[in-house]
Order: sequence, then structure tokens, then C-alpha cells
Amino acid sequence: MSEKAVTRFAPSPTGYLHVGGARTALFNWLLARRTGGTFILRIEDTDQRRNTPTAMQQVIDDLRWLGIEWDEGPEAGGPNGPYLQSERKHIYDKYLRRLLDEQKAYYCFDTPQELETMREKAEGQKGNLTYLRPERFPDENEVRIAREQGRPVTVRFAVPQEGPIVVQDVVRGEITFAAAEIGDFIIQKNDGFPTYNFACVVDDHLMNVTHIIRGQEHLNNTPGQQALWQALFTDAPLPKYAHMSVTVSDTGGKLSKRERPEALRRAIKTLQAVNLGRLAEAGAIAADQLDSFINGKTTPDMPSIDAMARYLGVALPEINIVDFLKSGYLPETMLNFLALLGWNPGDNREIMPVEELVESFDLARLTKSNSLFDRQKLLAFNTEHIRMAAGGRLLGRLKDYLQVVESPMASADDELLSRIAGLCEGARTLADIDRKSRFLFLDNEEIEYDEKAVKKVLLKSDGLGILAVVRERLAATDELTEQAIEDLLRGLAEERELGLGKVAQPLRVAICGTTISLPIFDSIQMLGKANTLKRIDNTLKKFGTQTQT
RNA sequence: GGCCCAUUCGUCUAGAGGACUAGGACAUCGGCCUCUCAAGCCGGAAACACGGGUUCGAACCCCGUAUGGGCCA
Repeated sequence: MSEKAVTRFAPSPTGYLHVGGARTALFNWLLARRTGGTFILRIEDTDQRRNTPTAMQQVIDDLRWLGIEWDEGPEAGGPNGPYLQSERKHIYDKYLRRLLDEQKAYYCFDTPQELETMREKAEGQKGNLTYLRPERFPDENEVRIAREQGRPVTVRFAVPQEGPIVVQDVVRGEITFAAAEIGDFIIQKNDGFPTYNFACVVDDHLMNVTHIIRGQEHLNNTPGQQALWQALFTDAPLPKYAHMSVTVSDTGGKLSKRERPEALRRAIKTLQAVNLGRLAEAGAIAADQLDSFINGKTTPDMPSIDAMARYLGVALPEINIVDFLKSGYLPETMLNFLALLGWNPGDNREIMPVEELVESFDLARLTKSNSLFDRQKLLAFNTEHIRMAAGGRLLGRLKDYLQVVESPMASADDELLSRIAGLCEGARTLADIDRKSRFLFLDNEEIEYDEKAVKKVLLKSDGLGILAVVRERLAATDELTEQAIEDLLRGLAEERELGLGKVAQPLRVAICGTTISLPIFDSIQMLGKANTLKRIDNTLKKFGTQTQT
């Protein structure tokens, strides 16, 4: 792998970066890094309707979080800019002119209805729906007339019809397409902007891209792009194409952003007694918008979806990179896991730090078949990466996370957070750490008691009675060190011939409201004597009258 | 509907004609450990889609079928 690869990631900025896009970016980035080459970020924003103003920034933020840095692109600059296709129109116009002058492309003025008719006719015959090239290409005068008549004006590439088009794919080998199957595709839209198929060919050449790694869904576009490249840049060698397998969802089909709204829709339908008024309010949308969403007609934007899910307390499947961030995954987990979806190092290694991924990466080892995105395995990877990060970069990751989810723990100092993180060995996500520890950062009166926990631990087996004894003994202890607390609790358990759990659990529920927390001895020590006693008192007072069960 | 791609345990995969009694990981099941949740440790079950060839020999090569996926509509 001596050749320095120039690769690119070319998202259209339609929203957050999702896992599929992140994987494409990762593979291109890995190859560039592996070969000491260049990784370019190019924004494909020529579709005027689909771009949202903040979307590019979101994609940039997500890539940064993952640690995928680009050598050329927005904010980074570079010799082949601009890197926003919307700012490159003059370049595409130049190449388009040349194609037109050389009779390699031609204008057409078909209305959508006419196209539809042609299609139906084609379907009736053989089912081969390629565009029928006119015998004579329209001239400028006809273009002017068409414009005056208000007909759409597009430009099509005249795909050379001699011989089959053979694509050399790094992953799949030789793939042959009949030229007639491809059909003259549109390269400039009525709005004057180039289509994806045209712009990316021009840009890839101008940016000296050597390798195009992308999803299999682009395979069928490739012969057309290849023919275009050859028409445009006769002598330039083609870039190497590598079409990766697609990542499919466990719900079937390609992993898609639509899964989150769909999951929410299902949840709303399944849940009993949903207060729709409140729900609409939570999502900051109008009642009729909500109605139309529930009926599958429209989809509100992501913040609304997220807010409604939070209101209902349902967890939506993570799809976008930010979703994983918010669920407490580490960026190195994502990189590692995504890399292994469609690639492997050829031995039994699985958990790998980023540097190892870079060192081991090899295009020849891309997998052919589609793979399913397995969240359980992701969780296992995260557990492992949290373990590896412990004592090092975990602290920084945890702080970022707490900030993002606005945890009350976010204000804690580094020393405390380090100690807490140290007590969370085996945590699967950063959310686990937050969940087990945030009781330390709440006011005594803010504790919410989990109903099941109270029933099981306090109201049964005389949990409250034991708690009262624990309270007295804690009060009588001068200095609550972890050791002192342990001795106290173990002593009591032994005395009563109980397991430690029978003593520790009521205490745990008393101080944090649930049965899940940091180790109890440390918990008490960190909470401090006064708060601990106060919380026990609150608990005894609140549930003391219900002991007779 | 047309074209393209794929098919090894439930899932991700190793395997590039004899090294395969098909290896690993996640999940699952059983046990151990245990103050909770996890984690950890030990053990088990679990796959070459099907049918034809080629070959002394096929998970591996060829052809069909089936299934899944993608693109164009």
C-alpha cells in the first residue's frame, strides 16, 4: 500500500450524520491515513430543496466528535476549493459547455407528464426504461423557445453506445453493464445546477481523487459516471471504485433516518392513554401536525421527535451519530464498530483502538455482503472501550457527555468525577455512570423513589426496621470512612444473620431512591453523614406508616 | 417490472480446492463470584440456503433455483 490515496467524503447536508454516512467517511478516512494520503470533505449541496442551513455544521460537528479530521474541505481549506458544490457552479458550467459543444450532451425539454408517458410506453413493450435519444440535438434557438414556453430545460449526457461498460470494482471485481441499459441521464437540472452524477465526476477529477469508497447503492450509477469521466477527461486514469456492502437495520432494509420517527409513531399507537395535547406541546408542534404525523402523512423535525420521545419516556433507536453520543457511547467505540461492519483485519482481533484500525486497514479486505447493525454487540464494544479509556481519556469523554445531556453531575470537579468513574468499572455506557452517581448531586428533597424498589426493599422483610437501626448506628459513628461504614453494615448483617444485601439495599434506596447506585460504602462516604441521615429520615417518614405489609 | 449485487452459527465474521471434527466475537443457555446494576470467570448449544455439475477431493470453482439487498423508476 505505497500509493498515497486521495479520498473524499461527500455528504449532502440534509441533517445529522447517520451511522451509514459515518461508516463511509470512516473507510475513506482510514485509507487516506493508512497510505499517508489526503482526505477531503466535500459538501454536495446542489439540491436546493433539501438543504437546511444548519445541516452542514451538524455534519462537521459529528465528524469532529468522531475524530475524523479532513485535510481539505470546509474550514480546513485546500488547493482545490471551494469545497461546497453550490459555490462551484461556474466550474460545472464550463465542462457542461464543452460537452454540449462536442455533441456529447444535449438539451431536452420534456415535461414530467411527457416523461411519464414515455415510461409507460416503454414498460408496455419490454420494461426497459431508458431515455430515447433524439435524432438531432436541439440548438440554442430551440432552447430559447422552450424557455419562453415555460418548458423545463435540462441537459442529458449522451452515453456512448458502443460496447458494454465494464466497471472494475475493488470489492466485487469486474462488473459489466450493457450501455443500452444506462440511458442518457440528466447532468443539469432545470434550475441550472448540475446533478449529483455530473458534479461528483467533475469534482473527483479536479480534486485528484484516487479512490472512491461508497455504498453499494451507488454501484448502478458507476457505469454512467465512468462514461462521463472518459468523455470529459480522456487521458486521466479512472479513480478506483470500491463499493462497500450496505448496513441494514434489524427492522429490515437499509438503515435509515426514518426509523426514529417511525419508532415514535409505533410507540404512540401502542401506548395506552396518551395525552395528545400534552404530547404536541412537548414536541412544540400544532395538534393537527401531530395528527398528520401519527397518520403517517408527515414527519416533524428531529428536535420535535426527540422531545416527544422524552415526554413519553420511550427510547428511540439510535441512528444519527449524535444519538449515540447522547446514549453514552464513546467515539472510539463507534469507529471501531463501524469499521468492522464490512471490513476485518483478517485475524481474530475485534476491539481495536483507532491507531490500530489505521495500521491494519486494507481495501482488499472489504466484505461483500450486507451486514446488520447489531446494537448489542455495539454495547459490548463500548463496555470494552470504556474499560480501556479508564484512568485516561475517559474523564474528558465523561465530562463532554454530562454536558451534552445536562446532567447535574456536569458541575462536579475532575477529582470527584475521576473517583466516580473509577468506581464504575464494568459500565457499559457513560449513561450508566451518570445514572449510578447523579443522586450525589441532587438535593436531599429531590430524591425520587422508585415504586418497585420501595416495595421490594423497604416494605418487605422489615427493610424499614433495619434502616432505622442503620440510621442509629451511623449517627453514632464519628467519622464515616468507607472502612467504618463497611464494618458497621457487615457487623449488623452478621448480628442479624442476614446477607449484606438485606442491610445495604434499604440504605441504598433511602439515599438514592433506586436499587442501583455506586458501591454503597463509597456512596455513603461521598454523600456525607449529614445528608445520609437526612435522607434516611426522609425515607422513614415517608414510608414509615406503610410498614404493615 | 428491468438491471446490479450478495448468501458460513440468531448477529458480525475467519475461511481464497485437501490444514475443517468449520475458528473467533456478540447474543443466548447452565454454573461460579457478588451490597445493587454491571463487569469478570468456567462450561454448553448453535452455521457452509437448495439442486446440479467440475475434481481423486468443494464452504471454497461453474451453472441453475430460492432468498435477501440495492438502483432506476
